[in-house]
Amino acid sequence: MTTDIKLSEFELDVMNILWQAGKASAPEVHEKIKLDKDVSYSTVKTIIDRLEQKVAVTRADQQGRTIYYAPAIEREALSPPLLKGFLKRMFAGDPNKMVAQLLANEQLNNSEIEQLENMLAAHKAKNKNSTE
Amino acid sequence: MTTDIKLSEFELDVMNILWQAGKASAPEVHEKIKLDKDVSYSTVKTIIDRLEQKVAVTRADQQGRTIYYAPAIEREALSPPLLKGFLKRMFAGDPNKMVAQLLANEQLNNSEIEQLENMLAAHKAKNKNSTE
DNA sequence: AAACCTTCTCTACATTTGTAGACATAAGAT
DNA sequence: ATCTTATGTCTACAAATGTAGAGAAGGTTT
Repeated sequence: MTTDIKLSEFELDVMNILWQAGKASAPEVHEKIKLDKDVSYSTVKTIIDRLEQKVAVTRADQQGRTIYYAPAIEREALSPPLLKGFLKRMFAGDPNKMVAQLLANEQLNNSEIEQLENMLAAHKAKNKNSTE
Repeated sequence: MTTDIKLSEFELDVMNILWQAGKASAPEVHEKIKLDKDVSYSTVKTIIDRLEQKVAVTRADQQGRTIYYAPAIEREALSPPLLKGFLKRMFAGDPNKMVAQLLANEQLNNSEIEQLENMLAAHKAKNKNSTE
């Protein structure tokens, strides 16, 4: 279920917009990217083209000659290997270190924390039922 | 307290070895890297040289003509911005999504989970005392 | 002292990534 | 029908990254 496609940071930025929007034209993507950094339309279009080559996006639709692109891979297919690599590289593979830093850096409000607590509880329950 | 140095994946792999070992010579690093992937000594040495240029490592010691390198930046100085970026790119900035995947992919035993629960509890206590 | 081995230094090169301009051309406006 | 504008296509290039060989030279062994 996981892919071994490798995307660059910029490519991921674009994927995020598509994951978020469902689909979007190059000019639309450009506009959203510009909110974060000042790059030309060409630049964004090039990235989209590369994503197309990597089969990470597809042409979903066309209106006039405007092409609408949609993600061809899901975030969930991409993130596990990346998360694993990141964890290994930045936190010596220790998930707790990572969560610690997450807590220290992102301020979560109590309801978010409680949500996490619920996840943990659920997980603990699951552990009990499996012979590990 | 955070740096804006940018390290590549390979560079991070080397940093990890140094963070772990405290200090190490290029041949030593090479040996450890080889456990994971088959690269030549030259390659590893080049990466170390680049890390030196980026002032991410320093020459800590020398025995004969063998140089011992030590990290010049701490993991903790490097990870916050990277974690933030990664979180944004892979999980739309939502820490809970990230933890969810962490739980789904890394199998944590109950004591690790309890450790996390403690962290959360501590954090909730802290939230109470701050006017957000 | 000579030969050998290990580690360093320097140089090189292919690939990936970020970046963008020039130009073509299909739609839309007058 | 013509002009204008928005998009797309193609080409290019600098910087970063992964990779490694050739050769120098300091230590070590005999």
